Amino acid sequence: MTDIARPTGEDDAASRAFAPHDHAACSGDALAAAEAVAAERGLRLTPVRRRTLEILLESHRALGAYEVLERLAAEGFGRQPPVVYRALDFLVDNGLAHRVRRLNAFAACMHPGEEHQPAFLICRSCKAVAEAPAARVRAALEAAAAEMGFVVERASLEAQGLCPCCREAA
Amino acid sequence: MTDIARPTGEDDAASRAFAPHDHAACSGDALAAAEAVAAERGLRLTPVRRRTLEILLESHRALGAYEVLERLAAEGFGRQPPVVYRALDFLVDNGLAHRVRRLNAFAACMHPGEEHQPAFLICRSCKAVAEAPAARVRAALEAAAAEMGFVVERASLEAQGLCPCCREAA
DNA sequence: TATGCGATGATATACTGTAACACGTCAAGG
DNA sequence: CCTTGACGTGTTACAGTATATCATCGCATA
Repeated sequence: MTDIARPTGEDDAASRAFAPHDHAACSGDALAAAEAVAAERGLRLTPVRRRTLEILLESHRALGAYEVLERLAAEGFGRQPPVVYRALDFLVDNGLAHRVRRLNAFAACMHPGEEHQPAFLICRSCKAVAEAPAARVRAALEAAAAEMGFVVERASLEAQGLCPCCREAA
Repeated sequence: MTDIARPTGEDDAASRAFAPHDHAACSGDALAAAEAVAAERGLRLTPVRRRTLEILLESHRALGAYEVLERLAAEGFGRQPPVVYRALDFLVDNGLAHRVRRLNAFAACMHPGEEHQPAFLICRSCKAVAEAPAARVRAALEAAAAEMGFVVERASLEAQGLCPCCREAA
């Protein structure tokens, strides 16, 4: 069972989404990690796919598929929905992005490669989305499900609320 | 902190969705409870709203809005999307039904009135949806969020997997 | 009776997601 | 070399989900 209290470095990394930070480095790191993962697994991070990931990485928000599509179209890629859905599906399937169901939207994964199924924290004020380590939450959910004889295979854990910055501002 | 281990009666009630049971009584109870809640709070459980709830109560599945709409239309109510969305919004806002985001669908609440924010267990085989007590899951999520300075206001907790019946059958 | 509120009816439209087919590239194997 | 097949992309068309807006109606109350 992983821990909620984690090494400070990691913890800082996890909460960066909710604080001012060197975002060029932040998104650069994530992109590099994604490239490493792709290389390692023999995945083809083609131009559309890579650009889609970059677009998601530009902010810590979740973007609607059509929001991404507009950007892609403006840059000379196809203008049709399947273009972006295929790219997003690829990224999600390979753990390079996440789908946020509550928002019908997609967010870049900030820790590609590291096996994880995070919970999502969505700030209702600034719309930032962060991944929180969710091992314990999943364990609790599995326990509750087990009480009813149910076996959990996948779960979405999504919280909406106020991030530290916005809370302070209010 | 509420408990996962609950009085047996309640626990049976919670897991009924996943087992053969007297569904007429089951849905009747839920409808009666909903009516009690409405009366108590001065809510108007109008014909469309009531019928919408009854339709949801017919099964332990989550129904898409348009699935419900077809039924309503066939029974002489309006055939336009707003008809069903307004009814569903009313039910959800007042805790008489739940929205299952993972399915873009809606399910009747089996415990209206009892303050609760359940986790949903969705069987991928028989499509049944049950509510699981989620106090501990929420507590774990809030703890994980607090680590990052995030304050949770609402959360969706939805698990997909195999219910006891389908697991046995397999 | 006048007024206002909540519920409903109806039209139109926006947003989200997928099926299916055509085309191109590139690598593997004959 | 050239065929074949896998994969990625482009495109058309459509299916499914959700909302904005305006009009109407009934009913409670001032």
